[in-house]
Amino acid sequence: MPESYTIGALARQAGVNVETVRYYQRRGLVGEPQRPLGGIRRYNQNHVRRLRFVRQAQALGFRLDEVKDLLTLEDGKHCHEAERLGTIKLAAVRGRLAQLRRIEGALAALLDQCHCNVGNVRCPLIAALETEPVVRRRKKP
Amino acid sequence: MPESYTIGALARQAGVNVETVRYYQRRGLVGEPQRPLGGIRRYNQNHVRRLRFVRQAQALGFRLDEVKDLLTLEDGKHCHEAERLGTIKLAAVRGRLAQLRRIEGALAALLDQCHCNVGNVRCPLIAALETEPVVRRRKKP
DNA sequence: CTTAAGACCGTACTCGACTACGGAGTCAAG
DNA sequence: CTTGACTCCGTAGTCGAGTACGGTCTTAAG
Repeated sequence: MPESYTIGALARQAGVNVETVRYYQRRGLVGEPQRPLGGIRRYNQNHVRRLRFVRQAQALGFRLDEVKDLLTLEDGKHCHEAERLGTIKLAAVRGRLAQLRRIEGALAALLDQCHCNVGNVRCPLIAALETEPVVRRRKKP
Repeated sequence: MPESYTIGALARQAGVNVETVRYYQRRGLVGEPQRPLGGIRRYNQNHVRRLRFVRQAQALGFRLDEVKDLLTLEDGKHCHEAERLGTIKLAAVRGRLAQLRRIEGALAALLDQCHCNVGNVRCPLIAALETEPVVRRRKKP
């Protein structure tokens, strides 16, 4: 298990594209180690972890700038700010959870009913979603 | 309660932008009523519901082409296909739910611990996310 | 020492989902 | 019957998140 990766190896380890790594570096989501005067940069396990973190957070619906915010929680410091940020995110996560549960229920119910009874069933999924509009998450909270 | 909206009124009712309505029409997500030879189109409550549906589904992470698929469930017909589609979506929804619950737990725990103990706590949120990379949802399932 | 794989870097392109723009047409109030 | 708000429509621009390209430079294997 090498503790030193080139950018290509790093990308493979984290399951992303080299270009994506470079993109994240530009966005300040992963740090780039000093390169030895015209040489090639070397990355370590922390970089791998960081990349995975970004992808996971992102898969949950956090945008890259939010992920960046999340990352400021990493050190033990900035406790107040971290807490504030975390609280906001938690509320957002719970909101998404609630919505997802609603749709899960509706979808499950539909599949149950729909089980090939060829009647004119009013689709509960549709019904569940035809409620008041939800404020769309837009820009930083 | 007027049963006949212009596109502007429709957009206001559904909480979206007029341009967005037109965009959805182009994408075939909401139907456009016939317009009386050079006149102005009139929309009804069904259109409002449809728009809200799109926004809700979208807020849950469905892309517009998926929303379109979802909408084919609306009539009682295509029962087999609808079921297939619904099953896939349900699995996806449950996957997202599971992930979200994980992060909810981690985030809540973090906030609990972090409650301004100024020590060097290792952030559980970060830890939770530094796991194996997740296959990213890409294109239609 | 040569050579090929891969790093480096900047710029440009793509894709999904809008959002803006501009000119022509419609319509209801005054 | 004019005026101003709004519709219609096509095309273009924006934004987030990458992905591709192409030329130069490093470096390890042969």
